[in-house]
Amino acid sequence: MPVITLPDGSQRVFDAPVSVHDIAAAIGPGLARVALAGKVNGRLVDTSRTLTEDAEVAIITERDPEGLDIIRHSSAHLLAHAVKQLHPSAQVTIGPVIENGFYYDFAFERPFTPDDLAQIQARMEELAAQDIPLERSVMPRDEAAAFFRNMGEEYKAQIIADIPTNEDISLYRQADFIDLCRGPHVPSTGKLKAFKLMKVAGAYWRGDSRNEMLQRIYGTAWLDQKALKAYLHRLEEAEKRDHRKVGKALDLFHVQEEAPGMVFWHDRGWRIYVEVQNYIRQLLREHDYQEVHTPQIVDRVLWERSGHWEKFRNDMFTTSSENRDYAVKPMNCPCHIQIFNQGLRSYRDLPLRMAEFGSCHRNEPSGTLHGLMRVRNFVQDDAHIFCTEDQIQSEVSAFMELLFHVYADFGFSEVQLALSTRPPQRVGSDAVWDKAEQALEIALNHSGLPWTLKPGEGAFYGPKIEFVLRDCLDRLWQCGTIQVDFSMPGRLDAHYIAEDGSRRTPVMLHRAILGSLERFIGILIEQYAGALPVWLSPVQAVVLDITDHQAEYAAQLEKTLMQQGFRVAADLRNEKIGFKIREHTLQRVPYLLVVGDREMATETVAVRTRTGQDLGTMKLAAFVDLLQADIARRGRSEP
RNA sequence: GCCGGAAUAGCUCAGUCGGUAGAGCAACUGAUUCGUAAUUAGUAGGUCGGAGGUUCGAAUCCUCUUUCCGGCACCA
Repeated sequence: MPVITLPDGSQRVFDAPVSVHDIAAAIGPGLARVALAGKVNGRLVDTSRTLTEDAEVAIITERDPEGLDIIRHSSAHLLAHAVKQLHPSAQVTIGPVIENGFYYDFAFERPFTPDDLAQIQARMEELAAQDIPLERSVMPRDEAAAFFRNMGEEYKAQIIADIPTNEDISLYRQADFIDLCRGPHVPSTGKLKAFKLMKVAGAYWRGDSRNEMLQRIYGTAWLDQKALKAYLHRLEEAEKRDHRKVGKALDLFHVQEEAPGMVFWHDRGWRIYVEVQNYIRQLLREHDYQEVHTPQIVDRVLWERSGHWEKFRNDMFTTSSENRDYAVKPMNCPCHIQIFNQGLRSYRDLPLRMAEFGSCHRNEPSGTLHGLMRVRNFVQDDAHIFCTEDQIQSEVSAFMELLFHVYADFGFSEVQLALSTRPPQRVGSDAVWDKAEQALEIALNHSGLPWTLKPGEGAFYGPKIEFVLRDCLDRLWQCGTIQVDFSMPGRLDAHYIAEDGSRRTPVMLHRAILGSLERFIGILIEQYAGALPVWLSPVQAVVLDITDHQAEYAAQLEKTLMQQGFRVAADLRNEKIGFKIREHTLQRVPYLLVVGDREMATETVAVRTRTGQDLGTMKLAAFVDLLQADIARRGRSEP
């Protein structure tokens, strides 16, 4: 006699075991029709699940966030079903839900082609139209392993071996297709109404590059065709923001075959770069950082002592001269320690904050290069803080405060934070790790923002916080970071004299706010779709004359503004004003100053924005005020 | 690095079955002096990423290679 408590607190009593579907039907036939799954005492189950005891039950429909995930999960099964029908020799492996969709990994003797994808999509649509019921069953693990092995599904047998022994092995069957799965799933394939296969890609079995490569088919799935179309449209729009496209259109930078992963910055792009760099440079001065500059190539022995040679030898560019081997520096820290080591340091010198915009080279694997986001030559807003263990906490907090100030100035509010803690293999005592991890955690909590824990993901030399931004296609890129390092100062003989006169090794904090300037600018370009805030715009205003008659006046305006430190240009070409406006608007110039005979006569400018807004006619001084206010606001919507 | 795809004029792209390489925009020359997102006429522009091969003949087919794109692994 199960008593079922519904989310609104009401109770229903059944005189026999009931299924989730029955409960939905008892509430209303409409609900039974749209039920995708049930939530029983907080656990998601199929609508076919029979309840024999009292329980709290919620019916999951497409209105619930879990509903869409279930649809996506079942879509992955539908994909596998279609693939197995069309290509019986393909082996199925795993098919999870991901953001916006799902994928399924197959082992197959030949690559899937775009044509295959179209066929598979068509078969999936047929199978969905047949509204095939999904049936769950439970099997003892040995029997299940043998069952899949008999079907030639070696991967499934391996997965079963990894399922904890106290868990049931559940199978889902839809017509002639049976898959191992925890579930839950939609009651029948007819619930899958809007899905599209997106792309094929290679993926290693179990995510390990030592294993064989499988073929992964990605798909997206939504509640209805409208949502699917909206998603595809969103993707198209996002592609237009791609920094590689925008960078070419706005003449910011290029890369070419002779220097893979290294950027040729053009005048317009370099203006952004310099502005960003100078902004950080000024801020670091205000926050009591030194700025230094160290050599580009350094003798291999230094990298051997720092430990980089052993671990990253293949990822470093090398050169040699006069019987000496050098490495092009992949990071600045060993050089900073060399500066720290000049002369005798006192505890009174700590914390000592040393910054450098050092150009670093890393021979990143060829497959990883990606526009400005992943390059082989980059500059970070890098700094190292030499401090005592007791100073870690306050330094990390101060750093995070500075970081959020900077991100706000650039207009970023959506930042993902993660704390990576001690890995199994590490240096330093547990007590010191405790202190460092705690310091980072306190600073994170102090920020008031959500963060995730990545246990065991820290570097061997210390824990770290990562600050991650998204690109226009929702890919994640680490920008800022702060890492505690207990190892390198000791390896490179850094010391200071403590209050009691003893020699001590300082702790080093590696930290960057923007991370690679290249990457950060790439993300900026996408964030603003090329229409950068005025303080970063390569060209902040263009003066346009309507006819040659105002050319001299226009050139004078350009000169005056330039002398006041603004980035301006004059367009005196013999073209119609509409043509010039179009060109500079497409170039995302924030302000267009149109001057004709009227403006020349009254010594004014007619101001138009890149969004097409007409700000009217004003004296140059008034425009300068407006421009200055805009620049001062940086990327913030409020001053 | 691994799996798959791509590379044609400065840019964006078309090019059928292997049969003399095309468009729009940009550039250049001229006309036009114009009031808020494209004035107009003409001219020029290419060893089809590179190397080899098949063929009477290759942008097109094959092999190798470089780079880029999408994933995967990696990211001090």
